Amino acid sequence: MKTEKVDKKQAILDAAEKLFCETGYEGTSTRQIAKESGANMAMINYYFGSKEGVFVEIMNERIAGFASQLKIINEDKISALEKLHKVIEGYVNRIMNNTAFHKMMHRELSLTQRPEMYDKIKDAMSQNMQLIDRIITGGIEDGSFNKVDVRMVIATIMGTITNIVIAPHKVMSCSNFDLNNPKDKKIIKERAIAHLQDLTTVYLTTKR
Amino acid sequence: MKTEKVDKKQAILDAAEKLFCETGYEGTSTRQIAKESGANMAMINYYFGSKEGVFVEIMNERIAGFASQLKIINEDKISALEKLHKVIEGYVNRIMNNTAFHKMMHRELSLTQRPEMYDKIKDAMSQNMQLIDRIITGGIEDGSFNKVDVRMVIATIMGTITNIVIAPHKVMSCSNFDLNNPKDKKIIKERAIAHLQDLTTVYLTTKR
DNA sequence: GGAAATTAATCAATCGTTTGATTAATTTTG
DNA sequence: CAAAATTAATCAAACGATTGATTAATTTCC
Repeated sequence: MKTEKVDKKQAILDAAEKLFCETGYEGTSTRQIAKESGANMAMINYYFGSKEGVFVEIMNERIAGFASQLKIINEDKISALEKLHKVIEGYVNRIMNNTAFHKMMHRELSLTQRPEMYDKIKDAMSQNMQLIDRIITGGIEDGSFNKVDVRMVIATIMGTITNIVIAPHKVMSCSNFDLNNPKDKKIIKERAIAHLQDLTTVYLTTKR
Repeated sequence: MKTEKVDKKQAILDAAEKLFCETGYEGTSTRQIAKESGANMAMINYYFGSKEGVFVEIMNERIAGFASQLKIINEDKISALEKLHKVIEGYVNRIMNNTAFHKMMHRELSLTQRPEMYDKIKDAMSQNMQLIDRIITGGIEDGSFNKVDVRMVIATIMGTITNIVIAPHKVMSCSNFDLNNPKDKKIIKERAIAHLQDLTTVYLTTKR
């Protein structure tokens, strides 16, 4: 059959990412990956060397795409508050459009058994964190922001988004609700952005 | 020998909780649990029926202790803001004093493979969430709080704490820093409480 | 034809669980 | 009280199944 010219290598990556997200790294077997991707088991080691090789490849792929998005914002000639609002919008969109992967990343961050992966995720996150840090610190220095605990504010911004992704039932009490449903996701996304922008505006710029 | 009268059953629970927190449920073998607890492997099934039985027992134990702490607060004759501040203080303390378990709980929440456990955690969290919901809603109704997206504010409070626990490096940039170190933990706890209390005060009560 | 891709079959290791036997403690019985 | 019966706790060994990985043979493609 000549009709199906699919890239087995990519099929393995896609299947593995899906399974790792759903059932975790240890909870996913190479046989499951093979079956889900339609590839032979040996193909996994043929292309990636090992199960962990697949995992590392997935993480590297994603993290690479992570880095090159938000940097431009900080160079715009706009106020610190506008920068922060843009970052929030971009951050919420990116995470909410990749909820499964974001869950997996946080799961990996809470484990101590793959230190190299932990450090890799930590470093990737640190870039975003430092960007936000510079924006808020800049705002404080030019007097447009109140003096606040910058790192805690960052934890609040990132934590809020993560919390919505991992425990969406906290936000939407209605039971028939699905973050995978595009319509539901759009609603949550807009609410999250509106909330975080409002919160930061009030907290950072209210004179007191 | 009468000196060492250790409860093997409890020893298994303790060892299992430690290992589950460190390396995850799938990442922990029954042989590890047996070795760590000093019990024979068969004891695990003898007392708990299965590996999952151990896990369920741990979660039930913890969640039971979870529920019965914060309820009293809402009955105090104090303002909504004071109630909220008390809840924040209690919540931060409880989570920061059980960081390993809290990590494990969130990890479990991000997996789809043990639905009963997911529901159990969700329900346990919902109790706390509803308490905070009532406090904030009450404050809005009596005019002392601004009209806000209540569920999003809750996500912010809980998300901030979780974020600090799972990714403490975001808060403390210094590398030689450990949440297990009581002195460091105390500092972080106080910063987290101060930040969240300040944040909620400004956001909920600033006239605008 | 030969390199790359793919396959079925197989490997040792480890998984969670079960077994049958043994010891220690408790209860029952005469 | 003491012998007998019962129960609970513990153990080493083994179970079948599954794990990630590898082999050697075959097919595909340029």
